Amino acid sequence: MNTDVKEILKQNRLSVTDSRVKILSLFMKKENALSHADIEKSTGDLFDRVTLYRTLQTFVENGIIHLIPTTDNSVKYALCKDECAKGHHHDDHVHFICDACNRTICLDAVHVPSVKLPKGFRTHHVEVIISGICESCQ
Amino acid sequence: MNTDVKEILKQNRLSVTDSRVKILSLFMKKENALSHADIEKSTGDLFDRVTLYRTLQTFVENGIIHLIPTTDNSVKYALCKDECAKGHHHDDHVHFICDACNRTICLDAVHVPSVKLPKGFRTHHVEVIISGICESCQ
DNA sequence: GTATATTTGCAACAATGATGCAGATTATTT
DNA sequence: AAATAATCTGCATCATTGTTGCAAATATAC
Repeated sequence: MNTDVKEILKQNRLSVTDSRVKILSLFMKKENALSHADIEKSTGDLFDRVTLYRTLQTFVENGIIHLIPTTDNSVKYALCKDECAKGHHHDDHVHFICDACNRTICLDAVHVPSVKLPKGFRTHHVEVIISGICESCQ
Repeated sequence: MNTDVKEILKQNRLSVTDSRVKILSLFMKKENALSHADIEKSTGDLFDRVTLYRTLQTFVENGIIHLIPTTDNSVKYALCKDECAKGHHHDDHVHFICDACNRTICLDAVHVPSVKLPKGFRTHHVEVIISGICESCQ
């Protein structure tokens, strides 16, 4: 399990350090998206706040995790599927935020629909965020 | 023009104050979404930072403006169309963020597509954010 | 194992957001 | 139109969140 994590880091030419292994493992374990605060809670004082910021930044830059926009001045991070890991990013799935448990879930099976824009607009990326009640909170 | 603004405030049973009129006018003038920082820049020292926070909060609560999620730890606010103003919220249109000029635009004409979720998920709200190049930046 | 490159932690700082409360402004009542 | 009641604003203060420079620690390359 930790070997997987280390492999991912190496594939991205990143030094294998305690903090990176720990943080990436966290994402592997939980299959829902995590906010900065979520991770900070889980890791406690294991490493500095700054390290977490920089680690997340590094992971995003390398396409290991991707950002999910929110309306509450926070950002959620989620693991990218294998296809992204190669550096090219296509997390074209829908994100679901549960109003009850507040989890953010990647619905990998649900692809984003294509949307026709008015003349003159060129689409680069489509992000779909659905809020509602998730399966476990019904 | 200012009368429109005052009418909206009255319709929502809000006191008509200088700051509210000014801020709401700003939204009427620009037809794209504004961040807290954008507004602060426009208004200068006209009123306190705190007043701006509280005003935006009040507007959101009353359905005068709505939130647009972003990936940069900020939130954008945009005017709601007439239908929302009554208190019931249905800003079911697509939001577009231009990678070039960085404007956030409400594409009122483009309705969000319906998305089928896996069993057990109940949809409450669908938010679609498309990034790319806007008409003026081609 | 040593040298080089990278990463971490600390300190300090900047920016952002929240709250209590007194004074000012707006709405309401007569 | 004046007095009262209700609401809003600004200030001070604080909490949280994010950033940067630099020396020490750790990881990689040789």
